[in-house]
Amino acid sequence: MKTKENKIPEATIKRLSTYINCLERLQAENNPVTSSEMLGDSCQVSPAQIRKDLSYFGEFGVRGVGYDTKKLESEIKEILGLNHNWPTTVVGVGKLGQALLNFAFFSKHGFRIVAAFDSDENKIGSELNNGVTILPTSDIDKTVKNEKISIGIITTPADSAQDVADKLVAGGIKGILNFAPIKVRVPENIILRNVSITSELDNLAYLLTQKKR
Amino acid sequence: MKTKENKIPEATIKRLSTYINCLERLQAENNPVTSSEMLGDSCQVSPAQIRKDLSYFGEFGVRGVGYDTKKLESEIKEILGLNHNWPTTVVGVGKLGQALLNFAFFSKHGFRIVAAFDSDENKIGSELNNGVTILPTSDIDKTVKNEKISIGIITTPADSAQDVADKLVAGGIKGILNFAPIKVRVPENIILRNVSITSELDNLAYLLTQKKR
DNA sequence: ACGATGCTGTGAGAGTTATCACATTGCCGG
DNA sequence: CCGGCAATGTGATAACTCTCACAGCATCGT
Ligand SMILES: NC(=O)c1ccc[n+]([C@@H]2O[C@H](COP(=O)([O-])OP(=O)(O)OC[C@H]3O[C@@H](n4cnc5c(N)ncnc54)[C@H](O)[C@@H]3O)[C@@H](O)[C@H]2O)c1
Ligand SMILES: NC(=O)c1ccc[n+]([C@@H]2O[C@H](COP(=O)([O-])OP(=O)(O)OC[C@H]3O[C@@H](n4cnc5c(N)ncnc54)[C@H](O)[C@@H]3O)[C@@H](O)[C@H]2O)c1
Repeated sequence: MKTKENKIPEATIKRLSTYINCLERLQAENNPVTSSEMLGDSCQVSPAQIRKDLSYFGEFGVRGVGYDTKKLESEIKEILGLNHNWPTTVVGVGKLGQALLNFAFFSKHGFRIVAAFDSDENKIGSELNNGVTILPTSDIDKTVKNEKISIGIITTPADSAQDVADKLVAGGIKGILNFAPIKVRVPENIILRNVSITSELDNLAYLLTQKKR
Repeated sequence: MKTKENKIPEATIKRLSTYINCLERLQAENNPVTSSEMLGDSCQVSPAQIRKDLSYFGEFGVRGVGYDTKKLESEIKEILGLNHNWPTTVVGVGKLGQALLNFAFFSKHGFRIVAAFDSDENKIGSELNNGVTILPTSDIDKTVKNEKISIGIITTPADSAQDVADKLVAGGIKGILNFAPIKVRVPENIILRNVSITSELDNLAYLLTQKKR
């Protein structure tokens, strides 16, 4: 099958991301080859689901044998576009912003933090541990343009989020990941994803409430 | 319609959580009443979807008029079980753990942080800004039991996550929210949700890659 | 050389979730 | 008091996603 972009379920993309983690673990445990069953067991997804997910993008296994863990990991990264070394910025270097910046994940998954912004005078000018200096928000437009930043991560309070998004868009950003609990508006051609950590907790509360009944 | 627990879509629960935010904003903007259209506009969900979501749980609006924002917010919180004041603990007071602990959300949504744990000698004994003292992980079992803690949030590195989950379960925890990038295993009767922040970023990368084509 | 084996890839079908269209119902003005 | 209006609540329908079962293919043993 060809890499038809015929409508891939969003859930599939989400799972691909988790397969990467599991494949890394399997490699670390000395499994050069795995089956959809073993992988499924490792990341709690049904074997059929894994095969179906992969089938959207091509054939990556060997019938009767399974998948080369290292190769499959690399293929999935290719599919997800994690080999682009996306220039990325974080706006709002508060508690959450710092946690994200600290997170080794970025470099490992092909994101490169090239700038950080904050409105707090006390933070502006200080340096992150990767050597990036925190800039004032008035520089967002210019910096995004000059550094050709593709991805903007918003971790400011909700009432600044729209303003920050506008500035990122003005600079020519391609995609935005918004952690503030408000749905910001951006032009059609900008990719936007809102992340709601709170709704995960709310969901847990709901499930717990249900169970009692 | 009755509150049949006839199988509510998970997506519905996720949206309910966002409706709360939007309703709060609408109230702050002096709208004692709203319509499914106005609310939908505010949280980027179709009006029909909102009405359908609510219809799973009952009738909350007035035909020809709309919804009382304050009352609807309270109803949704009731549905989600956010009025239980869930005793909650965080295990792993690193960057992410601190961000979560700092987050005002907890108290506002009916979660009460009653304990925090870490394995780092330097952190044990120090106090969070809500007065909670960080305890060693060897106390998890006992403390969860004594304080009747319902919810455990795991923000340790991946290779400790399973061990931590086991300790929480041993103490009688009801639900776990796991931020570590590994699928931990827990008994059937424990509610488990894995949160993958990284997959949100991966998803964004995927969408950006697609757009280029 | 060739059949037995085992795991992938996939079409068909089941199950789930979102959208649509409108009947229903409360409100308000005259 | 009554008819027009406006927005809800919902059955029917469409779209999407997952599951199942097995055909297809590489590998291995004899
Ligand atoms: N901390 C969490 O666990 C968590 C979880 C989910 C969502 N969130 C959301 O993430 C956002 C940040 O949370 P936090 O806990 O890091 O808050 P925080 O107060 O620690 O950090 C916010 C940062 O944004 C900066 N800021 C404020 N206005 C700005 C602007 N206009 N431009 C640039 N920077 C600005 C502040 O100076 C501060 O450094 C909030 O919207 C919060 O709702 C946080
Ligand atoms: N920081 C992020 O933005 C982010 C995003 C997504 C997921 N995560 C995941 O969240 C987890 C924590 O990330 P972080 O950035 O806060 O890391 P961190 O290193 O800052 O914090 C980890 C904390 O866990 C403690 N810890 C280690 N082993 C422990 C154990 N056995 N019991 C109790 N505590 C223990 C450490 O002492 C430390 O305080 C990781 O699994 C990471 O992959 C982090």
